[in-house]
Amino acid sequence: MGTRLDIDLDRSSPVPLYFQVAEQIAEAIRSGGLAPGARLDNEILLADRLGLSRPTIRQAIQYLVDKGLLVRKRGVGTQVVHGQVKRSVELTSLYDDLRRAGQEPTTRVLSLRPEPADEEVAAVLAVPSGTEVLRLERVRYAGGEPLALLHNWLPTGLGALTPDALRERGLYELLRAAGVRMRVANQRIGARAATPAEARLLDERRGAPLLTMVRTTYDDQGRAVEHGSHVYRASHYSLEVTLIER
Amino acid sequence: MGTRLDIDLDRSSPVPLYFQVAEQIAEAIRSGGLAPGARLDNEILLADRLGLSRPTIRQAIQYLVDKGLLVRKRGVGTQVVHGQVKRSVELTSLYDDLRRAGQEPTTRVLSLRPEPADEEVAAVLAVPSGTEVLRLERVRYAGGEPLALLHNWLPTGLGALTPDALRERGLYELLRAAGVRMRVANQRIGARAATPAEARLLDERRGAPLLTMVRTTYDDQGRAVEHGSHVYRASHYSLEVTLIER
DNA sequence: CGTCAGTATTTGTCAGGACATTCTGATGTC
DNA sequence: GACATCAGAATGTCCTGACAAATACTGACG
Repeated sequence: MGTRLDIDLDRSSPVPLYFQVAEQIAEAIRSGGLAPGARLDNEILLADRLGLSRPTIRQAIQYLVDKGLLVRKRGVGTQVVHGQVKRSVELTSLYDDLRRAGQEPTTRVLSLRPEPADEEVAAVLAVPSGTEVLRLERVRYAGGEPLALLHNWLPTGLGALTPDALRERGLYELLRAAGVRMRVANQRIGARAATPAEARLLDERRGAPLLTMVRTTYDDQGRAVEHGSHVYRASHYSLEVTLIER
Repeated sequence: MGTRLDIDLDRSSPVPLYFQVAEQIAEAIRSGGLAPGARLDNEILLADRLGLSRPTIRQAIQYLVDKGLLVRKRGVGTQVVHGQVKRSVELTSLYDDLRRAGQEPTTRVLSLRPEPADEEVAAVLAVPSGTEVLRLERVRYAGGEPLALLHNWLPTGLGALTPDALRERGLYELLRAAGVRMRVANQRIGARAATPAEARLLDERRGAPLLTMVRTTYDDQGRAVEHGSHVYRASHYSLEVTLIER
């Protein structure tokens, strides 16, 4: 049964050992070296072969179980899941998604300026009503066609967001680069008909169905770092979510 | 700083100790005994006070961090998150959601019978094309108004699903009661205009925006146990998703 | 030949210890 | 007074060891 798993460990690397193991198992699954349904060697044997302890191996496997790549069963063993999990639960941005799909997204920045927060925005960002917040409005294109109308509010002082930077990269990418560590996001997804203004910007007919998403993202500390209200052309885009129950 | 956390442990219980600890911390957070931003005692002190080892305490805390209730920071400590996380990532069904919101959902079963699977359904359920699968069509009401049109396909032999049972309870609930352990679900969420037939069933105008969801759910073993294609009245319902990044 | 009990295998839980890394705050120096 | 340095505190990683519980297999018995 010993599917030859060649795992190289670098003990001098700052990357934790359990993570090195997890990454290489995940890579073997992605590349097909470990087929769906294949059984992994048992934990003790794996630990022994790699010169690691069982808790370290367990941590690596647990990480992959949480991501939905592996399934464990007491008394049986650990297997690669059958159903192909496309993408794990991630804090994903439209820009990243499009780039991964090879779509070459472009962005037009409609406006980017500080504004006093209204009641609703102040409430979700947990700042006093009337505080200046950065208001951002963009149109996202893919393959030359308009895809979404993006509306964001951010607390001030989160690093330098310039129109130039926003044309070249996604908002999440810029925030991460500025040292913001996003951890939790609440999304509400709905649908409605396009207003005339939206229809014009998105090259749709008036009343065309749009996918709407309202999202608030929190960092490490639970502080709100971004609030967005986006609309997508339903004819050109859909959202994908993978849920994993512990 | 020692917020008095009264944690009772029952070592004779089959419930794991780390889980007992996690549950009681979570309860303290829910009840307000632990306010957002409050710092937990450090792991070593906690372990000492409860007579447990540090790994056990860590496992309990890790469980709550994964659920988005706590935040850890090296060199600092463990805190209760500020942003109120409404609901963790769960395999949730429309029926459960409505009941939790106190809406008293009702269901009308339009059809429930075995049918040969077409290409697409056979592919997602991973059965040979033409195999008999259970096809289920329902209308879900809340507060007397139609809310969604639900369309499901299930492999045969998953327990007795009867129209009567489906009128009284949600599909997920019935599957769980039949011993099905669902673990991973892939959802694709989109929007489109209502067809005349859909508009009639849902009491909407033709062309009204609908929220669409196509979902495949997998069990423990990675076997597909349910495939659904649902449409919701966008004017009456929206989906909520919470994402947590590890 | 079928059923039941026992046994081996494998993951789940828990203990206790050691060192590394990171963040905060205080101390000291220029 | 501002900046750099250092010590303390907390979590992160990793180790060894042990027993419990669930599952699958095997052999004996009816």
